[in-house]
Amino acid sequence: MGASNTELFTKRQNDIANIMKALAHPARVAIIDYLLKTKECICGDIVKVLPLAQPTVSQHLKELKNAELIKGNIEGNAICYCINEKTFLKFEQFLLEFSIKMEKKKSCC
Amino acid sequence: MGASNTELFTKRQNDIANIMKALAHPARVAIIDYLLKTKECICGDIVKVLPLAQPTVSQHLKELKNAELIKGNIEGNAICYCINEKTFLKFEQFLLEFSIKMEKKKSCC
DNA sequence: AATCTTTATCGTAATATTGCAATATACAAT
DNA sequence: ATTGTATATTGCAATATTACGATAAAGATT
Repeated sequence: MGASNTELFTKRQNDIANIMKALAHPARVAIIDYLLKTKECICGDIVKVLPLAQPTVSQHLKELKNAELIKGNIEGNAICYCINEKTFLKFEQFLLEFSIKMEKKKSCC
Repeated sequence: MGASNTELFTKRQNDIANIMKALAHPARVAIIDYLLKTKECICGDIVKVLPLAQPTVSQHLKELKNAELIKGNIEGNAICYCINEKTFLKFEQFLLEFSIKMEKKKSCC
C-alpha cells in the first residue's frame, strides 16, 4: 500500500511527527522566520517575500495553521498571521524530553 | 510543477526542514524513542518492536541515518544503530533560536 | 561448502506533497 | 452597484513518500 499508518503508533508519536511535518519544508521554515523577524504579519507581505506564487504560499500557511504553529486573525480586508507560541512550547517540551533521555542513556556507539 | 525548491531558500532553512522531515513520520519517532529507551540498539530488535515489515523499517533507518540523526555500527552479523547526539544538539540549537526570537517579539495576535 | 541469520536493495503499487493557473470569495473603496 | 485588493479554493500535473514482497549481500554457524 503506502503512506501513513497513524493508528499503529502512540498519540504522542503522531503529535510529534505532525509538528515536524509542518516544518519539514523550507518555505514553511521561511514563513516562521519571517513572522519572528517582522512586526507586521500580513499575509500579503509573506507572499511578497517568498519566491512562490500566492496560492502556494496560501497552502503552506494553511498547513502551518492546521498544525497550530501559527494563527490567523482577520484584519479588515487582510489577514494577520502570527506565531502560536503555545505549540512551539509544546514542541520544545518534546525535544527537552529527548535530551533528558539522551543524557541518562549515553549511546553505545 | 511540484516538489521541493531547495535552491530558493537559505541553507539553514533547508537544514532545518531536512531534520524535521526525518522526524516527520511516527515510525521514525518510534525508532528514536526505542533507541533512547533501551540499552541495546540492534536493528533486528527495532524491526521486532515496530508494527512494520523489515524492508520498511530498514528504509526508515536509512532516512534517519541520511539525516544524521542516528549512526550505524556493524557488530559482527548485526548492525547497532545509535542516536547521533551531535545532530540532536544542532536541532535543539535551532529551536532555541526560535524561542529567543519569540521572546523578543511578542506576537501581535 | 551449504545453511542460517541479519540487514539492504529492487521493483512496484498506493498515497501524499508541492506548485501553480484559473477561479472564487470577501471585504473595501469609489 | 462596480471595481479593486487580499486571500482561499479548485483542479491538475509533477514529484516524493510509504509500504512491502521478492531478492540480494554479507557475515555466522554447522
